[in-house]
Amino acid sequence: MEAAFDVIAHEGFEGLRTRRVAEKAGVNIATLHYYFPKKSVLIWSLSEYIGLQFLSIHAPPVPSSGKPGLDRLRQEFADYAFYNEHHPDLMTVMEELVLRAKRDQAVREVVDKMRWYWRQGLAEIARMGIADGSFRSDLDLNQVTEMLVTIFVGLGATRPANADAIRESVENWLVKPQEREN
Amino acid sequence: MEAAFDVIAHEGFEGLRTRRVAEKAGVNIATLHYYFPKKSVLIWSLSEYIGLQFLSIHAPPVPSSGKPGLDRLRQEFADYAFYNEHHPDLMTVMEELVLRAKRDQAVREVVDKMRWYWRQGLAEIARMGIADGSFRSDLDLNQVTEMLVTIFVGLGATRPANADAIRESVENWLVKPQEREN
Amino acid sequence: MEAAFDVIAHEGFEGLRTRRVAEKAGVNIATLHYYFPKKSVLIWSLSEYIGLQFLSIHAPPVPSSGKPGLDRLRQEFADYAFYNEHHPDLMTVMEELVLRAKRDQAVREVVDKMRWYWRQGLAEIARMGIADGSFRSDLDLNQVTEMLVTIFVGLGATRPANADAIRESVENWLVKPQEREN
Amino acid sequence: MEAAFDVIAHEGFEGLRTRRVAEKAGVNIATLHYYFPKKSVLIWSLSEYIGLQFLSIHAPPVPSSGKPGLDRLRQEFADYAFYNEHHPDLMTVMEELVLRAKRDQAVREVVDKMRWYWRQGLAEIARMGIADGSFRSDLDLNQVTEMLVTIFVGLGATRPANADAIRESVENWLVKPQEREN
DNA sequence: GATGAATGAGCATTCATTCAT
DNA sequence: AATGAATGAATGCTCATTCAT
Repeated sequence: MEAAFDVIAHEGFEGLRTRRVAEKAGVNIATLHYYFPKKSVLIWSLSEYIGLQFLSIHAPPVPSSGKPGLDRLRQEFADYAFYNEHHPDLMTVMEELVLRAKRDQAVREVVDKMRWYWRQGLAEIARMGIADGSFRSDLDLNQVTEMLVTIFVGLGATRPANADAIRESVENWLVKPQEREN
Repeated sequence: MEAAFDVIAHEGFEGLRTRRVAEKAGVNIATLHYYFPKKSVLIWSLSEYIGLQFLSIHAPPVPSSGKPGLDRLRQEFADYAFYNEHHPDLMTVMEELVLRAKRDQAVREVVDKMRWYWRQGLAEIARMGIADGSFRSDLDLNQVTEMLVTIFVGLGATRPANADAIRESVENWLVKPQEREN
Repeated sequence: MEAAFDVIAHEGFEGLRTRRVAEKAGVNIATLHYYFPKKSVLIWSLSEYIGLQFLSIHAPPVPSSGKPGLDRLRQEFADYAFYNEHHPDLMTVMEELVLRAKRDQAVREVVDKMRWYWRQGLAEIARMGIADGSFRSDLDLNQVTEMLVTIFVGLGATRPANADAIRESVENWLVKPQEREN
Repeated sequence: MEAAFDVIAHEGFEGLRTRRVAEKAGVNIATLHYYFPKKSVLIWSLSEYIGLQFLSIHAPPVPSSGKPGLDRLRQEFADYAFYNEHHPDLMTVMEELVLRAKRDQAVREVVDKMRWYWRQGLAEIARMGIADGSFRSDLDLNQVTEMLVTIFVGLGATRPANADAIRESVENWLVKPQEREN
């Protein structure tokens, strides 16, 4: 998995060769095919592996503001910055997977599952923020969720240096005026 | 160009074969190489072609609100919806190009140029909106531009049906309360 | 090696195709590339193979005249005649290699090594002939060696039928009058 | 012709491409094929052209010894040295032609014709040398001719620096003792 | 005479996959 | 569980040749 991950991070799916993966993993090409009978199986396995990566890797907890919704929003931004800084390859490979998902049913299923769980997390943030009073009460739940999804996806194309300014903009938009000093 | 475009839209760069492009274009493989001596030249040419597509394809003009900044913001959303509805392949190929740009210097130069012009356009929207009084006057120009960039990139991952909700959210955030009824 | 040898003997390097070699060897083209990753490796290997051929193939020993120098000179002519009669392809391929050596560094190194050993052999003949009294004592060692090199190379362009007349001329020139009756 | 000559001199027949010749000659590839409908015609024409080169290029006349046979022998060596020093490409291309003649009937005919004329010249030298008393009278005409052919062919493989030593050896062998001081 | 455009056939090389051991 | 050897089917690219203009 790690070998395949590295190859895709640096060469893309376009440059993914089973021989290269086997070589990086230090095994014979036939051994690789013993565990992954088809290249497609290797790719599918990798997409599952990437999903686990996102579940297990997180930024250190952000300091609590006392409002769980706001905290989780900030944690989400912190995670994003953490991935970008310490695991840039993870982001690259994820982008490759998303693109491949358009043409690869097996990958699409895994990616859709990842998206669904991630979207649930963002919806939960919106719900909590509105419930605990850290977000403005005039906001529509679905609209906020959709906006958060859009912004986090879009963050991939902004320079990392700007991510914090985006967070600020989002907080300015979402958070009640009296909560902003936290 | 059209043949290469189609192949990449449906198979990705991963599935781009010169033979397939020649076949789709109805010419001999040698003829293809007569015009594009190397596959890399074909890809570079395609990236230029995509740039021209984005320059020449636009949604019908949105009804004017009297405020140029707000109008251009809405036109941008309209364009985006137009691409998604009538030219989904253009979006897909653009995503492929962006990913490829990471590893392909020639493509990167073209993509960066496209990004730069596009970003200038969004910056111009922010500037006009603040200048003509349609946007809130307490907004920071760079922060707004960055936010717009992020949101438009992120739109690619939202279901098209939600694009209008996003537009509304953005307008709620950017536009002065007294302008919102337009 | 034998397949490549045959192809070059009949078609020259100009007509050397990896597919043809694989076909003659009765293996798949991919198998050929498994053992010779590049055509240039195949050619280099062949040049080493040719060198070994010349080391292992010789005419039956000539009857001894009692003078080792004269004997080895005659053996050299006999070998030459033997190559021409029983291994004409070996001569042809060697000529191809010599010509190719002009433009191919790897082949040049092998050919130069072969030439060096062969020249050493001719120098040894000259040395022995003068030392054992079969050759005229007024001869210059280097001059004789150079002349022998020239003649043996030139033999390739004479009709084989004349090779023996050349040998006679050379002996008339090199050998002491009183030794000629042997 | 000059363009083709240059290409073969530097790349061999193996590297002869009609496009390259056309480019060097400053004409379109189709124009080249207008004059030389087939590559084989170009090669055949080149072989004729090479023949003419050898007929028209010669070293400056050597100082006369008074003996025409000896003079012509020396002229032959001088020509050889002249080709090697001032027209090395001519020698290279000739070697290429000789090798190709083995497999190319049309080229073989031209090369054989050249060889025949050249051999006649060497036979004439032998005849004149014996007739005018500069060569030893005990020599057999055919044997001398054959030997001269062999030596001149072999000269191609000796370092040019040694050519003069070879000439000396040949004169020592051919020329009457009392004529040697000239 | 000259040429831009086109092409059939081919070329070295690659790659996922298989299989006997 | 592992691997060396083998292969069918490509893949990007080349080249001599043709032909309408």
